[in-house]
Amino acid sequence: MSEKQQTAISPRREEDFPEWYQQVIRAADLAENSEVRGCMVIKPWGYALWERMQAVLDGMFKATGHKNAYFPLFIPLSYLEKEAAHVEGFAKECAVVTHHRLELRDGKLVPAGELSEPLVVRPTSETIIGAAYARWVKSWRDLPILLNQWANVVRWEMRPRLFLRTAEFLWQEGHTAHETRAEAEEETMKMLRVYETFARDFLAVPVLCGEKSEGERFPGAERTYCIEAMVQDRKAIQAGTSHFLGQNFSKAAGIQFQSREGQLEHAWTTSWGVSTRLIGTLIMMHSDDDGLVVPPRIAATHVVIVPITPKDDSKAAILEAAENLASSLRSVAFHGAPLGVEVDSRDLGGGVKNWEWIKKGVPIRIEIGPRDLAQGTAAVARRDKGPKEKEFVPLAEIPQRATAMLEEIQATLLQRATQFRDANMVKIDTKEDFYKFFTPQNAAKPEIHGGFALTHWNGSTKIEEQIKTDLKVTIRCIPFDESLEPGTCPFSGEPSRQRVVWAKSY
RNA sequence: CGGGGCGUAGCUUAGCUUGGUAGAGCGCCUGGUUUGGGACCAGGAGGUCGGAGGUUCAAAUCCUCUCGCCCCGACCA
Repeated sequence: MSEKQQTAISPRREEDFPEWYQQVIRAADLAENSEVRGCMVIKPWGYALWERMQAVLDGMFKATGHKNAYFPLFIPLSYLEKEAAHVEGFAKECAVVTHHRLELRDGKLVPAGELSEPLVVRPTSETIIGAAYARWVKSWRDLPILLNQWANVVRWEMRPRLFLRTAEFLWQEGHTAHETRAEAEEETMKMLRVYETFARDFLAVPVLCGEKSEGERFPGAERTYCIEAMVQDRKAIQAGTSHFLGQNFSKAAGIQFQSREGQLEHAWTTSWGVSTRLIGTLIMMHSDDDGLVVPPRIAATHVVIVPITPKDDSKAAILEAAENLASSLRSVAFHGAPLGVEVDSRDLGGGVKNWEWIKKGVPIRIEIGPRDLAQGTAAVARRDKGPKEKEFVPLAEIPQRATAMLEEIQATLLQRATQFRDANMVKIDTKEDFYKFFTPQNAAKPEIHGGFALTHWNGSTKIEEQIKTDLKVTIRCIPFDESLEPGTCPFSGEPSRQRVVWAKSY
C-alpha cells in the first residue's frame, strides 16, 4: 500500500457516524445484512458478545430468583386484541402467519391451507405468557411467578439498522406475577438495577436510570423504567427497560387468585428486557476510528498472541513460546473464569494480523518476535491505547499482570464514557437555550448535536410532542432522586418538581 | 408508508450525458521474496453491470415497473 490510511475505519466518527458504525461492524466481522429485509446474520465474533451477555445476565437473573422457560413463537391473533394499549402499540409492526402449507402451482410454491385464526409472530410475549399464568395461578400460594425466556422476537420495522433496529432480534424477556402491587413494583425496580449494574460493570456503559414519560411508555404498562446511555454521537439509546404492568395484563388474560382473605384478585405483573441492541450500544459507546473496542469483562477473547516469524530458523521456537504463553494465560482466572486466549499463527505479515485484531477490539494484543524471544519479553499492546503504544514485558510477568491490565482497560473505558456523557449533559433553563442546544452546529451533519439536556418540565405531554415535532428531541427519562429540585418549566412557565433528560434518540 | 440519494467482482469504484456487449485499486488463489507496523514481484480466479419487461441490428448505458441499501420524516428494544 503506497499511502497508509490514518485510521483503520473510514469514514471516521466525526465525518459520518452512521457510516462509521456500519464499517466498524464489517471490519470487526460482527454481522451482516441478510437477504431478508431487516434481518441480520450475526457472525461468530458478534454472537460471542451476545453469548457473554447471556451468560452474565442469566447468572444475575438466577441470583435474583428467576428461572428460565420457553413460550411459543406464534401468538393467536385474538390474544393480542385483549389489551387495548398493547394492540395500538404493536399492531403496526406484526408479522402474521396465515397459512400452514405450500402447494406447487405452475412451478411456483404458493401458500395454501389457510389457518382458521391467523397467528402473530411474537413482537413480545405478555399476552401468551399471561394466558399461561392464568392457567397456573389459582391461589396466592402460587405467587410470585418469576420467569424469564431467551428468545427471538419480530417487529416489522420500517428502518432497520444492524443490531439497533432489526425486524427480528434476540432478547430476553422476564415476566413475573405477584400478589401485591408493592411486590411487583419492587420487582420492576430490582430488575432495572440489575440492568444498570450489568451495563456499568460489564459493558462499561454508564446509564441514567429513570422513568419514561407517558408518551414513551410501553404499550399496556402502568409505568416504564429504563436505563438510558449516551453514545459517541451524543444521541441517547435505551439500553434496557423494566415495566410495571399493574393489573392491565392480568385483567386482560384473567390471571386471578384467591387471596389470603379469600377474595378473588388479579395478579400484579411486570416485564423487563434487554436485546441484541446492547451490542449496538456497546459498539457506539467504545469503538474508535480503528474499529471495535470490547470491554474485557464482556470479551470472549481477552488476549490475542501474534507470533512474528520473520525467519524460518526461529519460527518453531517463537510459535512454541507463543503457545506456552497462551497456556499460562489460560490458567489465569479473570472474574472467576479462565482468560480467553487466541494464538494467531496464520502465515501472514505481522502488520496485517495486528490490524485485524485491533479492528476486532481484543483488549490485549501480545506480539512475540525473535528479538523478544532472545530477551525473554513480549510486546504488549492495549486496545484502549494507541495502536503503536507497546510495552515490552518479561514473558514470565505477563500472566500475573494480565488481569490488572484488563481491569485497567475496563476502568478506563467506563471512565471515558462517563466523562464524555457528563461533558455533554447540561442543565438548561430557557426555551431559547434549549432550542439552540439541539440545533445542529453543522446542517450537513445533523446527527451531531448537543447531547443531553436537563430541564424542568411541567409534566405536559403536549409540550413533549411539540418539542418532538420541532427538534426530534424527546424526554429520554425522568431520572430518579438526584434531579429532585423545584423549579420552573421553561416551556410553559409552570412550576416543576424536577428536571428531566431530553435528547435525540436511537 | 412519504421525501431524497444510490445499486457495476468480496470491498471501493470507472464507464452511462453522446448505446457497439466491462476496466481499475484493494481483497482472494498460486509461486517466490518478505515479515516488530496494514510489504513486494510474477502469474491467476472472480461480473447474467440488483431483478423483470420494453425500445433497438445492438442496452451497464435509453424507457417502464420492481427489489434492496443509505439518509431524512413517522415508529420502535
